[in-house]
Amino acid sequence: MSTDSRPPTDPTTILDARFRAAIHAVSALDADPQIRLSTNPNFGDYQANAAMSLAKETKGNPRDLAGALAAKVDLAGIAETPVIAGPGFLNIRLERSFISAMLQAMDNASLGVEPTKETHAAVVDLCGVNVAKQMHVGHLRATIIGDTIARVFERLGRKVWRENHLGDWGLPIAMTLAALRRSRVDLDRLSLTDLNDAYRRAQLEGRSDDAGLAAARATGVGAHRLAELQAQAESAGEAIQDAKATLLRLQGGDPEVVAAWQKIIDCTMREVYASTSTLNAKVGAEHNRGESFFRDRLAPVVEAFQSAGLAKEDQGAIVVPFADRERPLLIRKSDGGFLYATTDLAALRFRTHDLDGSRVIYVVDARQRDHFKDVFDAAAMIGWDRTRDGNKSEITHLGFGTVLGKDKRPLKTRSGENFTLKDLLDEAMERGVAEVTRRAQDPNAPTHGMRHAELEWVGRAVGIAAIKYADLSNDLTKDYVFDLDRMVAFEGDTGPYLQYAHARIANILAKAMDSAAQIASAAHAVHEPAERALALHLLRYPQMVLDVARTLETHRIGAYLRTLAECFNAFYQSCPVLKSEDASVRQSRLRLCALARRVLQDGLSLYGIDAPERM
RNA sequence: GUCCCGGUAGCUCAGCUGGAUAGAGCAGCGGCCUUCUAAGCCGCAGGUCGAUGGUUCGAAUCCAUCCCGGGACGCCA
Repeated sequence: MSTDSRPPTDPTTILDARFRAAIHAVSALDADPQIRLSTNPNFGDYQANAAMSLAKETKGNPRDLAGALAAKVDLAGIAETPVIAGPGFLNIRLERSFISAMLQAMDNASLGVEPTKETHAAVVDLCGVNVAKQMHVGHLRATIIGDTIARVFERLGRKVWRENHLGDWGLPIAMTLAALRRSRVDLDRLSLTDLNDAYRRAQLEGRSDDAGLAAARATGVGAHRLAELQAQAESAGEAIQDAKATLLRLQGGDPEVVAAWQKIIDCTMREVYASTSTLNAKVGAEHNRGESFFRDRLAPVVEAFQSAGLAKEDQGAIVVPFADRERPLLIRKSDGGFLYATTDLAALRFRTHDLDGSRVIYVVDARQRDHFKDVFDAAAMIGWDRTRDGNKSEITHLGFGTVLGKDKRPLKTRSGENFTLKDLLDEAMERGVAEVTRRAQDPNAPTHGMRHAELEWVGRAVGIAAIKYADLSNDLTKDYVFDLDRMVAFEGDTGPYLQYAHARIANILAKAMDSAAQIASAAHAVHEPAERALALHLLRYPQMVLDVARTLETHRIGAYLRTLAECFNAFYQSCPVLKSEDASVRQSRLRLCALARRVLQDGLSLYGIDAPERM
């Protein structure tokens, strides 16, 4: 894959090339030199680990081989002669001039991140809200993880489609519509809470308890209870009939029903956009492509599978069987209706073919793993896993874990409801504003005397950063414990810690009073260990972005930024900038600060986290 | 029953896809603000990496078998 072109400003790239050449010269093999960061700064900056595995292949002595490589490798102007250690490690210490040169090369508009050559699009399925339902913590993940993945691809210069696959079609929506029409509420004055209640009422009404009825008969409960259950089943039947009739009118384009349908979508989406805007996630109306969009593409999906001989009838339904597993994929019900698998197949073909996506990513709850495996395999069988020009697409279900409460159970309110996303965000922002306001009381605080509106903006940014960082900086596939108290402690490994480091840098740069041009004209130089550590870490930024694009592991961004903030804070502690005695030291440190600030801000922007100048 | 995903410090989590003495953050203990923001920095303490075998120079990482927890399994999405 071409995504693995290495950043020219990363020392690893140069070391890899030089050692590869040395290996070839010594053994005539083209092998991975296994350049890694040093595990211990006392050993050096990098290490080459290839000698051991290479010696195994050639049945040679690893230390002898390491010695031969050290003698052969050309590191003039790059690093000192590598030192052999242990069973055959080669420890590498870069020359200061080389680090400065790499910094200089990286310190450009793109921060060393080179635009990708891939011209096909990346498609990210994110957010995934259902019409008439409030967003809850699960949507938090689907939204911000998807947004971050999209931002990473955009950062690499790729065409990105954010696809909000709304649940806006089918019987559940019709049931809600029917229930609302029966209760004659004014759809123009509908709040999302009303709508959500109607949705749940409709679900309850529609739940025909046939199983319960049968069980009741079998166990011989009293006549009264039996009659009650029967009545419930009958009214459920009526509600279903009403819903089915409404669905028919909706599908038939009945203007009145369609207008009502549009209104409940608008009502739902108003709050969705409010939340995505609060979250600083780029999800808007232009990204909507819901189930209704694919309604005319469902029958052709089934037909395509049938005519390709990939589908068969089973108990009246149409299924796609797989060679390697028992469970088939159901694509048409015995009553002729379609299922979400049918819609997903239509959407997948749309994404690879119509949107020309060579990378299609579904940011959806991990519990749907089996479902997506089936859909992806079925799509591959019929050849829908290809772009318009026939390129094979990489299709991934990025399944995220469940958000848990402190009791390690899925996060619920005391009454057993899902937490609404809005409440969660409101509370986080409230805590952020309270904290920022409290600190601004201190006359020595940089935020002292700041305008109220600005203080609020900073506080909200802090609260949102806390939530987003806590989510995105963990391994996505695992469940995680949502503990607001810990998140808004704003100490240690948190979003605000990163913002704080950024504000400190911004403060130095503001107090320096040097123009950007003045700073940019200074020479990069690294002398102190803290400067060196910071510089080396900055050079890793472009590779980190590539790694995230490849693995979709958003927590790499968080880990990188946390280390960056740590490096900077250590530098801040031991290396005075404005108070340094030497003018050229002041200038080079100022330049290092400016670069660190831009990388930190750029990295935070991949998470969609704002970086205030003061806090 | 079949399949999938987890198990690392008291708690919450990393561990760069096989490398050197397993790392952070909270919580605990001890230092550092007349000096660029203490939302910070420095240090101490804390571990049979679920268990047992195996693969090899080398395993938290790969393989096998168990134990524990969670999840998914045809006409909902």
